[in-house]
Amino acid sequence: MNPDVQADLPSVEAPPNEPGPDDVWPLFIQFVLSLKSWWGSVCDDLDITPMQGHALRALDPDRPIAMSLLAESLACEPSNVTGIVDKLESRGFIARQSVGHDRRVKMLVLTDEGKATRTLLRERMETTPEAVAALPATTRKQLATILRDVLISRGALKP
Amino acid sequence: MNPDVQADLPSVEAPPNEPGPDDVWPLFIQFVLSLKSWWGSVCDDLDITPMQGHALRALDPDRPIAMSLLAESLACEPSNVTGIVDKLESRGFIARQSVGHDRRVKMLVLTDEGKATRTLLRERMETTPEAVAALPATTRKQLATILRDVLISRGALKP
DNA sequence: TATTGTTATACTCTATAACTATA
DNA sequence: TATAGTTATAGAGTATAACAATA
Repeated sequence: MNPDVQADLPSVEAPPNEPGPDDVWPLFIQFVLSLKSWWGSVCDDLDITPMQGHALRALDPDRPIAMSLLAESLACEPSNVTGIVDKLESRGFIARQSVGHDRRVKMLVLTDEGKATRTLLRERMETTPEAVAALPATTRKQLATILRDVLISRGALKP
Repeated sequence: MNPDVQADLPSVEAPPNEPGPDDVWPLFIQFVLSLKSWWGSVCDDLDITPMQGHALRALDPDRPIAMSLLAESLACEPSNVTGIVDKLESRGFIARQSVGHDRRVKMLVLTDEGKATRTLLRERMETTPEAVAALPATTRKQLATILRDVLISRGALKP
């Protein structure tokens, strides 16, 4: 990844079109772009790729989940998950397990090392953007409500 | 891109770890992931790749901008911008122009066709997420203020 | 027949490094 | 020497299609 970015949020030039006072959607888009570099640098520190990081983050430390569910969480095709899981498995972070009732399904479990790395990742992920953490609790709560409503209303999050 | 996703926001399985009531940052991360598929499908409709779409969006219809500035807007290395611009140029969407005072710099201008496609893109980009558009104007304004403050506070947006 | 995961393939995205042409 | 953009390269991310094993 780009090593020049700040550890918490990358410095991105403002786009040519300054957003208007109520132009909230373009702000979201730009926010997403700025997060791309940030996430890359967070994962870089743990020597994993961005998608490996997302997988590690999405896995449940207490409960195995199926490959197909991970594919949905990562919003990509199952064929790609195979490669991502392969690499995490070769690093010793996760393991594939079979379940008795359906031998087609492979469940993914985090190893102890995987859990430790996942904890590091989530710590950095949650503590890094000071600008968000510094928001007043009420504002953060408002923001969470809005984001959750948006995700739920489109079926991207279960109520 | 994945053709199964909805036109406005993809249906993504909730992650194994349900976010808490004030767990705003994980919500942002998930939001980013859900936008990835959405942006891909928006660009698919216009027969451009996601990064070509971002470039088209970042370009100024009224004013040429330098390659280097586009690289910053896209949060990627200048070497990659060459290829992205090449493709947009071969599609007839943009053109490289030289400026007199420094012949190393190449300025990017949108062609009429590029402007038209950019307009289509921005229309879909802005109108698509009904969940955001449906928010009360005051809430949208609050949200815009929060996002802008976060971006500005980290130098990702000029005040 | 349908589904889960894999393999094979082609393309896009990405950073690094070496290069050119300017300054 | 330094900078703007290009080329070359290697690796990561992505969707599609064909496949094996299982249901």
